Amino acid sequence: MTARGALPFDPIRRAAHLWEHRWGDDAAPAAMAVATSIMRAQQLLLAQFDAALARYDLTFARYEALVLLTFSRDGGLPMSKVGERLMVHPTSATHIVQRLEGQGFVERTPNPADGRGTLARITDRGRQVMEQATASLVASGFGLDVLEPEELSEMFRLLEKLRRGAGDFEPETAAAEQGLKALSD
Amino acid sequence: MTARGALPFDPIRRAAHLWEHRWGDDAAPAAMAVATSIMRAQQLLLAQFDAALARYDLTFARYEALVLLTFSRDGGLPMSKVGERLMVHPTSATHIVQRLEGQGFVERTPNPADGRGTLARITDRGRQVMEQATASLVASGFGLDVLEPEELSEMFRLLEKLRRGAGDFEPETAAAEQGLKALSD
DNA sequence: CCAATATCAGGATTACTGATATGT
DNA sequence: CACATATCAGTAATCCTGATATTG
Repeated sequence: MTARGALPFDPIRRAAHLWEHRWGDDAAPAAMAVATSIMRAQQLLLAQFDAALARYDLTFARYEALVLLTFSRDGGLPMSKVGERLMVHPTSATHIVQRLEGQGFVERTPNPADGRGTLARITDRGRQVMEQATASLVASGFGLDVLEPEELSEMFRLLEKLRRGAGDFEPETAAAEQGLKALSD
Repeated sequence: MTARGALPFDPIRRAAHLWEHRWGDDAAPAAMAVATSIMRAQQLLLAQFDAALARYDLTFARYEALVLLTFSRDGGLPMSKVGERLMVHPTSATHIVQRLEGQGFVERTPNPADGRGTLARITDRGRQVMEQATASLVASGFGLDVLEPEELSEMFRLLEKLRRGAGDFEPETAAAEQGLKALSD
């Protein structure tokens, strides 16, 4: 996909070593290593997802929009909510939905509840392609097959703590601390 | 920075719930939640880093290039190595280095060891701004202040396992399994 | 001549700012 | 009138595919 072949060592681990020599056994090298690892993991996963979704002419961003609309009441959502829930800029939401509309996966209609607004609604074709795309991603294990179920739980817990600390959402209850396993409750 | 205010709940946790209703208590919902969390964490961290680096007229991508060159022998590296180590496309490496060159943070000279190649070398001004930028990021805890040292270690271990599984690098020795703490050895 | 090393041209996606038309 | 809801125009960053000049 791009200019990398697998290196014979972990470049992030190597960089952390160099940082330790420079900043000592502080928390900084560990934080740097984790931050860089998250950047890199995202890059790897996104490339895998986009590759798996290419046969449906979808990007991961457009796929997420289809999933969002699928799970919405009546399959529709105001554009403002689309941007908010996808956590993208309003103009990006406009672009994504316009692209999906051009593909016939989404329709845009005036919002009957607000004359200013536009409602994005998933079409039957959109639902079909979303089902197929999801099956592909599920079959690929979302690129996380190497992790054990307990590791997935732990990873989710740590990432949720990180996101909450970064102001991604407000802690609603103590239940938010219970980890992914608590999802079944 | 963009269209998001903190939601009163974790949208990823909510989505995982919906997936469970649809796909059962499979591994798929957990994998989906982790994958989405990584995407979101990367987005949040990158926004924080770019905000912290804006006063130095740097993006995180250009900052990483400066760090890479700082840690290289003589502060210089062939363009091919820059792209490889930054894990970006060769044309992206060209663009990043050209931008840094325009800022006076990097010089480009012919590679004496290979007439085809170009050497990117960090300048004194580049080293200065890199030091200041690093101090800012370290002071911000890389956006990971909420995590305990043991949590950072665990997170690194899990992300490294993920990256290795995705073919990011080849396992060199069993030492790679030991987690971040082993960095000090 | 073939392969490697950049670089450039150009298209696609996303983020963001600022302006705008419409409606609450 | 102030505010909210899109949308559009335009800038910038990044990724990627070719094409190209130079050199090994």
